[in-house]
Amino acid sequence: MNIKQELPWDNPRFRNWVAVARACHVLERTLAVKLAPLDLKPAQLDVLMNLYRHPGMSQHDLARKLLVGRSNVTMLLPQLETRGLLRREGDEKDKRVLRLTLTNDGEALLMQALKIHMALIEKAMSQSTPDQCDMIGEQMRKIYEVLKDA
Amino acid sequence: MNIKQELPWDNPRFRNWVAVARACHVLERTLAVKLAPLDLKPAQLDVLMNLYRHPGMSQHDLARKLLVGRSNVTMLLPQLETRGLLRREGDEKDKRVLRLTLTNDGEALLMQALKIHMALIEKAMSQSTPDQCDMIGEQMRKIYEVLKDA
DNA sequence: TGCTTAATGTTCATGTTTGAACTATTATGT
DNA sequence: ACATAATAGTTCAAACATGAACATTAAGCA
Repeated sequence: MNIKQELPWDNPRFRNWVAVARACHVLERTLAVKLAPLDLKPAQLDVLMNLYRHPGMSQHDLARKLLVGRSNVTMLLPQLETRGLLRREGDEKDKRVLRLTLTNDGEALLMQALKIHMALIEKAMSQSTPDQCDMIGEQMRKIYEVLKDA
Repeated sequence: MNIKQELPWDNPRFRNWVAVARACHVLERTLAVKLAPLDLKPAQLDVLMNLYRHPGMSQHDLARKLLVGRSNVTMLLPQLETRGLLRREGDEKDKRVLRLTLTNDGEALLMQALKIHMALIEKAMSQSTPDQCDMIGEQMRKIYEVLKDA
C-alpha cells in the first residue's frame, strides 16, 4: 500500500485555489504598504468601509461582517475612536449594544483610502475581461455561501 | 465639489474582489478548524507542503515561497523540528544556509493533512466547472505576477 | 590579498488576532 | 414572576507576524 495518495498538485482545483490564496495574500500585503501614508491598516479600512455602508451597526454585526472575533473589534475600535474617525453610542432600547457611526473625518479619510484601494484593485483586475471578472466574483460568492457555516 | 467620488461599491471589479477576499478568508478559517485534530496550523501545513515539493530548500527560499518574512520562518520551524517532522542541516558549501527536509513522520502527517485540505477545496470549488476553475486560476496567477514586486 | 558589500539566519520589541472567562443586559420558559 | 438561557461587549493571556538590528559567512573588487 502506497502512502502517497493522488497528490493534490495533480488536481486542477487544488492548484487553482493555491493561486487564489497567493493572489489574496500579495494584494493584502501591497495594500498595507500603500495605506501606510494614511496611517491606516487594511483591517481598519475594513472597519471604515463597513460603517460607511451600514451606519449605526453594532460591534457584533461588524465582527460578523469582518469574519473576525468580537474581541478583535473591541481592540480595533479605540484606535479609530481616539483619532476621531468614528463614534460609539449606546443604543436606547437595548443597553447592551453600542451603535457605530463614522464621523466626517472618518468619512473623509475613508474616501482617501478608497482611492488607493480602488487603484490597486483596478491594477490587479484589469487583466480580466468584465465577463471573467463577474464570473470570478460569482464563484467566490458561492464558495463563501458553502463554507460560511461549515 | 463633492467629496464622494465614484463609489467603489458601484464598481464591479471592486465588488468582485471583495468576494475573492471573503472566500479566501473563510476557507482559511475553516481549514484551521479542520486541521486542529492534527495539531497543525495552516501556516505549518504550508511549510510541510513546500518542503515536500522542494526538498533541501533554504529558509530564505521557503520564506519567499510563503510570502512571509525570514524571521517568521525562524519562529515557525522549531515547533515542527521538535515534533520530528523536519530536519535542518547546514549546507556544506555555504555555511550560512540551512537545508530543510521532511522526515518520514513529517511526510506521513502531511499526507493526512492534505486529505483534509483537498476535501475542503473540493467542497469549495466543486461549484465551478473545470473551465471556470482553470480560468480563475489563470487570472489569479496574473494578479500575482502583476503585484509580486510592486 | 584585504576591504567592502551582500546574503542567511537569529533575536528582540512591537503590534495584532484569538479564544476563554467575565460582567451586564435582555429573552425565554415554566 | 422568577429562574434559566442567550446575547453584547470587555478583559486578559497566549499565539502569531512583522521589521529592525545583529552575527556570521560569502562574494566582489581594488
